[in-house]
Amino acid sequence: MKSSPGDSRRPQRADARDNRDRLLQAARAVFDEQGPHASLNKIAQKAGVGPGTLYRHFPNLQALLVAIIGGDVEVLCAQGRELLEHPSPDEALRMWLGAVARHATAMRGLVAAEMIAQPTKETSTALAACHQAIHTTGTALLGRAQQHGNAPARLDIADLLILTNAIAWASEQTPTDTGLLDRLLALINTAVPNPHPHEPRK
Amino acid sequence: MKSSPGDSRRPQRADARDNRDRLLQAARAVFDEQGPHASLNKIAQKAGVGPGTLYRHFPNLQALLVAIIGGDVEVLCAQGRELLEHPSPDEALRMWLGAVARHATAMRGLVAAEMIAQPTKETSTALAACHQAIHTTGTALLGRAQQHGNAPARLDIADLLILTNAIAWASEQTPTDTGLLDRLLALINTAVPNPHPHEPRK
DNA sequence: TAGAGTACGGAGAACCTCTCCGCTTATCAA
DNA sequence: TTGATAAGCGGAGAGGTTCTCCGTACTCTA
Repeated sequence: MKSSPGDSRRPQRADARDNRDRLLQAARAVFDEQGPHASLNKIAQKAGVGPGTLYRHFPNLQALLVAIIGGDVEVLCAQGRELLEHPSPDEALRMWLGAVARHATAMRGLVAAEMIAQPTKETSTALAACHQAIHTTGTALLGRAQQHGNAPARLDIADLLILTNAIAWASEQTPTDTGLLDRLLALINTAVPNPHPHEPRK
Repeated sequence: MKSSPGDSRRPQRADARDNRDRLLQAARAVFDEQGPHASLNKIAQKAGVGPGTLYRHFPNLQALLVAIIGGDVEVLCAQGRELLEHPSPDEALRMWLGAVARHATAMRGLVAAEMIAQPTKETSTALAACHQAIHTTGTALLGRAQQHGNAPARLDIADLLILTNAIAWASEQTPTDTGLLDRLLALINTAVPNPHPHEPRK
C-alpha cells in the first residue's frame, strides 16, 4: 500500500497543516469521550479554530471520522496479513473478525458501518480506500479458510463483515453489557466451524 | 394480555384523543417517508398541531415510536404463539426471528433496537411492555426448540433478539441490497441447527 | 520585502428538540 | 342551559445543532 487512506488532501500551507492536525487530535479526544454524536462545534472549539476551518478541512462528519480511522484501518490490515501465517486458517479468520468488531466498537460503530457497507453516492475516495483495504484483507483470510480450513464455500466476506459490524453496533448500543460483543461473535462463529471443538456435538 | 402496549395513557377529552390519533397517523406517514430521523416538528405540522401538543402526548421520539409499533408488537407475539404449534420447533424459532427482523427493518431498525436492548433509566412503561412481550414470546419459542428441537442449551433469547435486530439494522443501512436481510439471517441460522440436515454432521 | 493567493474564524442562516404559559375549549354539576 | 373548572392547545422562544459566507490576516514565493 503506497499511501495511508487517512492522509488524503494534506494541505500545503504550514498553518493549515497545523490546524488539520489539531482538529484530528481534538476530534479523537472528543469522540472518545462523547461518542460519535459529539458536536462538531465542540471539536472545533477544543482545537482552537472556528467552525469554518473545521468544515473547510472536513466537509462533513463522515470525512472527519474516515480521516481519524484511516491509520487504524492500516493496523487492522497489517494484523490480517500476519494472521495469514497463523497455523489455523479458521481460527485466523475468527480472530481477525473479532479484531474488526472490537475496533468498530472502539470507534463507536458508526464509521466502520459506513466503511464496510456498500459505498454510497457520496463516498469519498478516502472512504473507498478504507473499504477496499478491509475487504481485500478479509477476502484473503476467508479464501484461505475456505481452501485449507473448514469455512463453507458459500460464505461471503462482504456479508461476514457487515454482520461483524452489526454486532459491533449492537454491543455499542448496550455498553453496560461488557460481554455482549464476545457472546454475539460466538453466535456467528458457528458459521466458521471450529476445527478443535472442546465439546463434541451430538 | 389485558391491554395493548400501544394504548397507554389514552387521554379522556375528545379533542385530545383526536389530536393524539392524528399525530400517530402523521408520524406513521412521515417515518415511512423519511425514516426514523424525521423531524418531530414536521410531524406536528403535518398533523396540524403545535409542537407543544406533540410533546405533551409523546415526551420524546422513543415514546412516539413505541406508540406506533405497539400494535405491531401484538401481531408479532400472536404470530409467535401460533408458531408454538408448528411441527418443527427449530423451524418455528427461525421463522419467528425472521418475522421480527423483517418487522424491525420495516420500522427502520431504531425502535426495535431500543425495544430489545436493555431498558434504560428512562424506559417508559409502554416500552417495557413491548420489550417484555417480545421477550416472553421468544423465550417460549426458544425453550421449545431447546427441549424438543436441536437448539443448543447455551443459546440465550436476549442475545438472539439483539443479533436479529442488529441484522435488521445492517440491512436497513444498505437498502439497495434487498437480499441482505435473508442472507445474514441464514448466517446465524447455523446457530439453530436445521432438524433435517442434508449433510450429516460428524 | 512586497504582492498574490490561501486560509482563518466569527457572524449568522436555517434547521433541530423541547419548554413555558396565557388562552381556549370540553366537560359536567347545578 | 349555563357557568365553573380543569384539561388541553399552540406559538414564542431558549438553546442546541450543522454548515456557509466573506472580510481579514497570514504564508509563501519571487
